[in-house]
Amino acid sequence: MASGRSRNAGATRGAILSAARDRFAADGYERTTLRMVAADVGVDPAMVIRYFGSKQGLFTAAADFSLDLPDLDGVAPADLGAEILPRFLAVWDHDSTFLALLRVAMTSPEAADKLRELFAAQVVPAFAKATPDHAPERAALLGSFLLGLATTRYVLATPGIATMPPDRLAAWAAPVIREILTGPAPA
Amino acid sequence: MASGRSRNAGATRGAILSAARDRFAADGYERTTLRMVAADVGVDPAMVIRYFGSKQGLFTAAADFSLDLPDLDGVAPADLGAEILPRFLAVWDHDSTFLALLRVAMTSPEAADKLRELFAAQVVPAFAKATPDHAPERAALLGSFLLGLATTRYVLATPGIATMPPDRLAAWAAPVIREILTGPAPA
DNA sequence: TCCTCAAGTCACCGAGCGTTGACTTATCGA
DNA sequence: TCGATAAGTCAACGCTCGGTGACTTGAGGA
Repeated sequence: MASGRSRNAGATRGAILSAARDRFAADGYERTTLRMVAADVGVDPAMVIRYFGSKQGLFTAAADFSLDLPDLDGVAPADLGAEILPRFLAVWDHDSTFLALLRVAMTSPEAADKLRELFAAQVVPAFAKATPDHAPERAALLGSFLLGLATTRYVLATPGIATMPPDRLAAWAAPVIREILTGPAPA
Repeated sequence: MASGRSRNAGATRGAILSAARDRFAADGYERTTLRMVAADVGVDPAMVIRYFGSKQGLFTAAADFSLDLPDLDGVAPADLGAEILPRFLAVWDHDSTFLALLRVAMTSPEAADKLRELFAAQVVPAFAKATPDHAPERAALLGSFLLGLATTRYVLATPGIATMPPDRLAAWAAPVIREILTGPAPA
């Protein structure tokens, strides 16, 4: 992505942001250096500071996104797994933003805060609405399950999970999601 | 753990190792500094190098453990959740070694290798043996689910999962484990 | 055309890191 | 009691990082 000589502020800023997302997603916060990001774009490291103020500012900008959860109102709880999983996997496959946030959240309290807030404000309510008894435990458990899938597939690349084709993984995981959302509740 | 003046090599080495585990578990690899670990023990940073050679050597020693998975041969698959979960949660609550390895594996390829190897060599076979059809997908999915629980509860501290009492979390998660191990397999 | 101002470069600072080797001190067998 | 040896300290190194400020260069309107 060496824009190099184009001298267009917006394009350069965007290229830095994109390179930063990839680096943060691949290496985490500490191992990512401004020098590397700048080199990926073909630009002086000072440009990163110029546009984003600091390394923390760069990450904040890189991890700023809207979740755009699909509306689950009309879907029967039993079909939720089949509905959710293909989208979920496709997003993680094509956009490194989530992976960057997840990886960084493992070691950075600020990023963990952001992820927690995302969970509490958007994920849990959206899922809880889709359960018959609206038990928040189900939504939390589903979030935990999906996060486990993302971690083993995209961060750790555990062979059993990472090597499965998306549709096969979705087929195996769908009944689990149904169980989480509609299974029996403890006393 | 300030042994300070005791001048006992074995005890000092052990204290350093223990402090290192806590630091790696809490902060990850990069944010953990030898100076901090040494200060926790009340010792000069040079001692850490003296006993472990390098920071990488310290981590390798800190993350070296045997898994000691319980024998699941006599347990009916339907009861596996109730059998596994309390042990699982207790271990994570009282020993920071696993948390250290998990957190570091998120950003360090070497630690991720170790975790993958642990999964492939010990976790998956032990779980696969406990399923009726011995499908490796079930074991992988169970590993993914447990890892998701550990991540949301101990690393990210997601409110819905982290605040649940252990027995309540076990009660909610047990049927999910049963579904993973004994539920229908896709075509 | 040329002058202006934003876009981009460059050299450099201060700090903290892992690591080293020479030094000091407590311990313990002879 | 006393010296040998391991345990522990100390000061410093080389390096890389995030961040700063002065400089250079190119694009575009008058």
